[in-house]
Amino acid sequence: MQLRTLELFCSVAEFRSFSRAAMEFDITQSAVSQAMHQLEESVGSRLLDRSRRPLELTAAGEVYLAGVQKLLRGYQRLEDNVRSLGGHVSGRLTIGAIYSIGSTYMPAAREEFRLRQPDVQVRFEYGSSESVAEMVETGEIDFGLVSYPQNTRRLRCIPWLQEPMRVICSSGHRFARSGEIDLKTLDNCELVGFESSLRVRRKIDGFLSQHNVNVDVTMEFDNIDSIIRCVQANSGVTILPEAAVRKECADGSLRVVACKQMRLTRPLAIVVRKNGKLTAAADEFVSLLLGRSIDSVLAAKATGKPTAQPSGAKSVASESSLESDSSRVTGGPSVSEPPKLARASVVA
Amino acid sequence: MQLRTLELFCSVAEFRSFSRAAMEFDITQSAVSQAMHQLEESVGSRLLDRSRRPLELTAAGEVYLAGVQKLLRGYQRLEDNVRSLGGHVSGRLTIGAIYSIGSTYMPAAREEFRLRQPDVQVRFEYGSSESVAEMVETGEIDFGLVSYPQNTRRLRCIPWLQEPMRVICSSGHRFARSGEIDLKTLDNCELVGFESSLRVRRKIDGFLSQHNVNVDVTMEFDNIDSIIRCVQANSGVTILPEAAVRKECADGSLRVVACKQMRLTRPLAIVVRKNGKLTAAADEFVSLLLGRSIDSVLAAKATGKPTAQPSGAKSVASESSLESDSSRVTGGPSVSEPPKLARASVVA
DNA sequence: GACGTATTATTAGTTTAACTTATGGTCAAT
DNA sequence: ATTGACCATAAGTTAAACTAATAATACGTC
Repeated sequence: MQLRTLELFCSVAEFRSFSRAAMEFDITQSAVSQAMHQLEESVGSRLLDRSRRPLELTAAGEVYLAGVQKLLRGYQRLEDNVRSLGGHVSGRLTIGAIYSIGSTYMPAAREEFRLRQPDVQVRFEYGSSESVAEMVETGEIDFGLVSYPQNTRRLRCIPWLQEPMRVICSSGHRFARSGEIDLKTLDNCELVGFESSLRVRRKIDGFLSQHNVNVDVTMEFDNIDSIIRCVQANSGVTILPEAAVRKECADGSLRVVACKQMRLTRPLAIVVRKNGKLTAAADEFVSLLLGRSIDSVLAAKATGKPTAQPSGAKSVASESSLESDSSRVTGGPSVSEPPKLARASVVA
Repeated sequence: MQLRTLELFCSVAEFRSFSRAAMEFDITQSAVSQAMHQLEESVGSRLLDRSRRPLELTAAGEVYLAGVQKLLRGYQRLEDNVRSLGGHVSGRLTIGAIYSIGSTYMPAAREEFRLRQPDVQVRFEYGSSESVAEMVETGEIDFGLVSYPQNTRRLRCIPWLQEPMRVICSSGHRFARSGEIDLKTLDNCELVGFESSLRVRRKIDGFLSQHNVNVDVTMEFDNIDSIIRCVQANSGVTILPEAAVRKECADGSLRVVACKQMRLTRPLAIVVRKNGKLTAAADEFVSLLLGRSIDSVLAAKATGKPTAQPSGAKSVASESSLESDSSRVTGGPSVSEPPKLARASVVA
C-alpha cells in the first residue's frame, strides 16, 4: 500500500470525484480509478459508492477516510519531528542552472545553504534552459533553474523571479553620461544581443517593435557572459537582466541606463519532476530560493489560492536589488552589494 | 513512500540487521539497503548508524521507529475496523486446484464460503500441480491448491494437509473380505497406480521398496479419477489418499483396507505469490481452509515459532475424517459423511 | 423515453520503481 | 593481518504504476 494512494483517496473523498483528484495529483483519471480499486481490494470492502453522481462514500469509506486522515497527519508530524531532530540533512545534491543564474545567484545561495546544511555536498551543472530541463527529466540533477519556463508532461515549473531587463552600456558609451533616456533613443542604435534563436532575444525584439523601436543587433551571442565582455570591450549597448551585471556595475565598467519605459522582465523558474518527490536536501535548497516551502507553492497551485509568504521568510530575490527603484538605475555607480540570502523559515 | 518500507524499517530496527530483515521479507539484502537509503532520503535524516556492527539506530531513528510502529498498528486497526464494517467482502475469486482436491474438498469448502461471503464470485481452475503453480505465478488465479508443494523464487507454499495414503480395493477383491493386512501382503501384487513420472508415484515406490515390498503396476494413470474407475471396473487394488475415495467407500464400491504399516502421507499445500498480498476474498478463503488467518502462518514462519490454532477455529481438515483411526479403516462400509467445514474464526 | 454530457471502468501498451545478481568495500573478531 | 559477516553500489531484470484510447454508466434535458 502506497502512502500516496491514501492521500489520493482523501482527495477523491474531498472532491467527490476521480477526475478532479486526478488533476490535483497530475495523473490520469484512469490511474485514480485503478488505485481506488486496488485500495478497496486491499482493505477488503467498498469505500466508494459510484452508483450516484457525484459519488458518495460508503459507511466503511467514511470511517476509513477519518482514520486515514488522522494517520497521514500523524505521519507528517512524525516526519517533521524527525527531520528537525536529525537536524541536518545529509547526502548529495546536484543542481542544474543556466549560466547566468549560476554566476549571478548561486554563489550567495550556495554559501547560505552551506551554513544551514553543512553536510550536504552541493554540485552544479550548467547548460541551456533546454539541456537543464532534460537533465531534470533524466534525474541527472535534482532540480533545475531556467529562464522562460515551460511545463511539460513530466516537468513542473515553479515561478521564481521576474528579472527586470535593463539597458546596459559600457562606461565609455555616450549613454553613460546622459541621465534617463527615452526608449526611442535606442531607435536605430547598434546593440550587442542574444542569438536570434533564443527565446530571450525574441522577447526583447517583440518588446522593442511593440514600442516602434528599431535596433540593429550587430553582434550575437548565446550567453550573457560573452555579451558582457563584448560590451565592455567595444563600448557597446545591450539589454540584459539587471542582476547579471551587478558586479560590472559595481566596478564601474558597465552602467545601467535609466529608462522608465523599459518594462520587460525575464521570468526565472525552478523546474522539478512532476512525479518523484524532491530529496530532503533539494527541498531545503528550493525553500531557501523561494523563501518558503515548496509544498506551500504546490498546494497553492492545487487549490488555486495564492499563498501568503510567511512573515520573516524572505527569498533570495526579496533581498537582492532586483526590484530596485529608478533612483538606483541612473548613470552613476549605484549598484549595491551582491544578493544576500535571507534566513527563510523552512517548515511548511 | 511504501507502507511496506516502513514495516521493513521496523524489522531492520528489531533485528539490527539488514540481512535478517531481508530474510523475513523474502527479499535480498540489497533491496533492504536500497529501501533504507530511500527512506532516509525521504525523511531527510539518517536513521541508522551503519558504522558499527551490529548497526544502531540514531536518535532520529529511535523517534522515527516509535512513531512508525504506532502508525502501523493504527493502520492495522483501521483496516480491521473497516473490513468488519464493510461486513462482506466483494469481488471475484479464482482458485486453482489439482483435480483430486477439487473433487474432494472444494464442494464443501465452496458451500461454506458461500454462506460466509455470499457476494464473492468463486471460480475454479483445475490442472496438474505444475500448471496450478504456473497459474498462480502469472496471476491467472488468486491462489492454488497442490500436492507435494515446492517453494520457488516467486511462490510460497503453505502446508495445509497431510493426507493419509491407504490401500484401496474394489468390493469384489479378496482384500475386501480379509481384515487388516500386513504390508507384505502386497508383495508381488498387481496394482493400479499413478504414472511413473508423477511425484506421488515415486513417493509410493520409495515407501514400498523401503519396506521391501515389490509390486507390479499393471495400469498407470495420470489422475485419481481414472485410477478409481479402473479399480472399480477391474476389481483391482491401488494406493490412494483416503479422502479421494470417500464417496466410493460410502456407496460400497470400494473399500479401504486396514494396514498399520501403511504410514505414508501426501502433503497438500496452498500456494501463493510471495509478493503481492492476497485479495480480501482470497484471504478469507485461505483462512477458511487453514482454520486460521494466513497472516498467523506467515508470521510463524518468520519467527520460527509454531503458531497455536485459536480456540474455536477448526479447519477443513480437522473435521473431515482424514485423521481417521484404524477402526474406521476396516473392510466394512465404515466411511462417514463427506468433510464438513468448521466455522473458523476469521480475524487475525 | 431518447439523447447528450460528464463521469467512471477497462484494456493494452508504456514508463517508473522495485528488486536481483554480482561484486566491492568496511567493520570487528580471531 | 586475515577472515568472515555485513552493508554499498552498479547493472540488468522484473513487477508495479501509469497513460492513452475506448467502452460503459449515471444524470440532466428536451
